[in-house]
Amino acid sequence: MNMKLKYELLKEEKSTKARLGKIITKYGKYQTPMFMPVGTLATVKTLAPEEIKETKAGIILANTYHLWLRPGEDIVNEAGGLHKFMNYDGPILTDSGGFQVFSLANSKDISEEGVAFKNQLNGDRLFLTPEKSIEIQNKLDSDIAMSFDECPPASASHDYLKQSIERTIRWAKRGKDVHNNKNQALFGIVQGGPHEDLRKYSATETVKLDFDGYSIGGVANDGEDKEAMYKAIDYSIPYLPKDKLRYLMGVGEPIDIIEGVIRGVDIFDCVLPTRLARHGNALTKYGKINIKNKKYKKDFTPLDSTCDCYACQNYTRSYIKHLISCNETFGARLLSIHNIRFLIRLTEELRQAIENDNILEYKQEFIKNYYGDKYE
RNA sequence: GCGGAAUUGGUGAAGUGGUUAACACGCCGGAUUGUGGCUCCGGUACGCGUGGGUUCGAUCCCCACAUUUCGCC
Repeated sequence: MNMKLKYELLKEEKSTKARLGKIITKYGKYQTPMFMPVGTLATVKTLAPEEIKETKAGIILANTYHLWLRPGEDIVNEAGGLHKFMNYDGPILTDSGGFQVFSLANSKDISEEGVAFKNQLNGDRLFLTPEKSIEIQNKLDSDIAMSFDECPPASASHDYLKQSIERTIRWAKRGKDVHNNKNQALFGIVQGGPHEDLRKYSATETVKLDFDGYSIGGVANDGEDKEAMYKAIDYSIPYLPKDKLRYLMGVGEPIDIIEGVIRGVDIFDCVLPTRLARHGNALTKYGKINIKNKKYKKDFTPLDSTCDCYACQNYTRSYIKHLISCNETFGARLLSIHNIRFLIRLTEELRQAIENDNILEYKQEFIKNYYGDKYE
């Protein structure tokens, strides 16, 4: 089937910028706001595709840079594309490798042409360009491709960020010019750190290039405080068209998803639920818990008694603590299922709150439960 | 019965006659926001088998005892 993903705005919440929307894909229709689990290496770590589906996830992520290194885009292409390769019949978004320009900072060199990396696996020298990133994503055959951007730390100087976003805009255009997968949407990325003028400039110029959707990047990557992150969103959103999907990259924590939705963001992705899971943490209505803590040794209740996930329906904290303590992967799998389902339920509730026009009340209620007295 | 060796935290162990007894594992906590890493960061023996002695000072030297272990009869 020949079909590029479409977005439809359904409703705006009365007192905030929160919006309810619909994404139509060849795999089905999904509502936004939505949380997208991350599956960097064509697998949401520890989960089978059936288990991903069971969390009610829609779009999932994979990563261009990592799949380029292993197994290589040609192999994925020969397998029939990412969906067939990993047996996932839902929408997939590929990140461009831009974030790796940031996260693999000690082994890279940025120039106008692109980014020279040192392959962390074998020391090979690699060169990724905007054109190459798009070409790889074309071959991976994801449903949404991301422009190749530089993702500088929020703490970088205004001067540096200015020249960085200008280059990122040139890179976005170069990528768009070679993009030729008719079934694949292509998104542009707004950068600019915490600065109002830079966000405005980046958003305006990126929108001029006319992408299928826009994302806000460079956020939550530098230990910057939450206010700086919320400002980055506030400074970007007004310049993005209402009829296109808005994606806040790499976020995040439950409270940040709520704040993002209130500010007009539609989709989010984050490694947090799966990483927390592997490290023995569970997100619950009453806050994050570390299942390794002694106090759960004889706790025969579910991770979160308000949760409908497979882990909470069938297993106790005591058992999951035992698994994590023994380093059994089934523990990480149960926690991953739970944490992903937790964030997806959060977005389900946010959609309902938008529908009911009471999202600010929902936020207060959430904070009261999640943080108790600890919220400043 | 005789002779030798050993005895340090929950475990495996380093170590020195003189400030806070190394390290690892475990245990107890914490971190984690477009995922290189079951990762990272803290805390965790007021005491070095027991009792004496030598010394200004002993976990480290000496003696006795206990326990463990090896060899011999």
